[in-house]
Amino acid sequence: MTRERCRAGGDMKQQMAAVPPLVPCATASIQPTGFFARLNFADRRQLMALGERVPRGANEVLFAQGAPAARCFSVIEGVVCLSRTVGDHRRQITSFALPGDGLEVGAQQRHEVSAATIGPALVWEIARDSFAQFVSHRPYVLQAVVASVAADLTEAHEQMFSLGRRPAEEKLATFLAVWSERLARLGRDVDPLPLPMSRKDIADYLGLTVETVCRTLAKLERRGAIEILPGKVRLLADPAGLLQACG
Amino acid sequence: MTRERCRAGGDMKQQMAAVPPLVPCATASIQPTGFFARLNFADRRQLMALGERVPRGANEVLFAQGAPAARCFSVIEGVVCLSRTVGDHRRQITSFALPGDGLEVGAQQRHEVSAATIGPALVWEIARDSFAQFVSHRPYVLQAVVASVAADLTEAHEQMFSLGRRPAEEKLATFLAVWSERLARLGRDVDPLPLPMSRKDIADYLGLTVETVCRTLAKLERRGAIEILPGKVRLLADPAGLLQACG
DNA sequence: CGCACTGTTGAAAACATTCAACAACGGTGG
DNA sequence: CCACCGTTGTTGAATGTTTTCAACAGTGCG
Repeated sequence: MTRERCRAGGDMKQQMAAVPPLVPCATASIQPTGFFARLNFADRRQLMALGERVPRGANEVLFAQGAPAARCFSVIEGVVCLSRTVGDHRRQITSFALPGDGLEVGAQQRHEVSAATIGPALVWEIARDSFAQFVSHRPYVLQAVVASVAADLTEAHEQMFSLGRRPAEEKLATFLAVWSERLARLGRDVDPLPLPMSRKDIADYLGLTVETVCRTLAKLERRGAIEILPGKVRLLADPAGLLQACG
Repeated sequence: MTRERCRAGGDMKQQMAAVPPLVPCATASIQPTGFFARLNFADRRQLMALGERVPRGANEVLFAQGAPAARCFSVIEGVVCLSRTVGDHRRQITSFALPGDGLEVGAQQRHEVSAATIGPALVWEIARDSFAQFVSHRPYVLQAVVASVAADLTEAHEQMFSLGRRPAEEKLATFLAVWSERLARLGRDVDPLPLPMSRKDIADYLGLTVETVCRTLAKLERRGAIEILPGKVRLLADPAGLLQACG
């Protein structure tokens, strides 16, 4: 619970490599997805000014499940992991948020998930009151909120399919393919593909155990579909072929 | 795909019993959840008048995954099943919509899920253009849309946890407990608890096979936690006890 | 009455987890 | 600087759960 320790330092370096330059907000328009990408330039600038950019260390908790949703967030740099925990030992990661993604922009009373950084990150934060006031003057921004939350919902539905209807091998393959596509859309180098999250994180995202994740990755490697590197993976088949390679 | 056949007639009778009187819209305020419950009386009346009430038979498709989202919907009576299908044989049901629940009120371009009735239903439908126009005059209604989609997202997150982190027995127990609570909130008689959906539907909702659903229900019955009736289930332990009964 | 379907149960097989051990790695403290 | 230590990652073997394949009962319908 209070375990906010850093992962091994080596990982941090890997993550810094995986998340190289701090991209200024103005270039955020590269990404077609994410809450901020849905705002026009002027609104984005003004809204950005109302909040603050907070540098965060590795494994820092941004907010906890059940806590009052007093602020909302957007990732500027790094990766934020959203998860839902029950009984302290079962965790389901609902998504990995990347730069441009808004966190809890549609939240009502309380946070329904927890958020924690994976490696160092830069996060934009704003008081919910300020956010609400900004939006109240610009009704059309609410459209962006709707679109953003609707996109989150679609992503959740896709993940529900993976969780319920895919065998481990296919879960991993889809995960790698989707992750690669998301990073590529942000203009990142995906060859090799950085995997800043731990095996446990991947397991908790896919509804598997750490061991199964390891074994399945090894199996994909033996099959020649991927190459496992420390903190990274090289996809040897294109995303489509990767999925095909396992049924 | 074109299989839109009715389920066995006996089930239909059961469903009519499970979904007894056509509740007029004015009484929809009983439910604290759902899109329509978030509107005030006047707005609800006016909006309702802009769409139409369409009676639907059993297993009718309201809209299909991938189709343009030309209309949005709300369930007035009956149960609508939202699902996501891949390759024609793997289906993941994302949710069972009950009276008051809005369908695709936050949709953008295309439907990301399919919707089909379970048993006879009464559905309110409106062209997306009309809906958008109505909302554009009443910015605060967009808040209701945000709240509604955010609630769907929370529900999806809960379901993701069930799919990824619960064994079959617990999946069934949670499902029964939640379903019972939802029906109770609508003022329905939940003793015995109507189960209008087929075993296959339950399986596709929980990420299991039909056989596992049967076996697990039988196991819960042997344990004295439930009593299985045709088309219904009697919960012998309260929801809390039911969950506790399986770990 | 037969047919098609849903629901149920059994047995075998496949899959993922659990338990266990160990390697690799970086950080810390001597 | 190096050895120790905790963590993460990896692999093996046994276990347990779920699926698959199969058979059969019940039901409504033509």
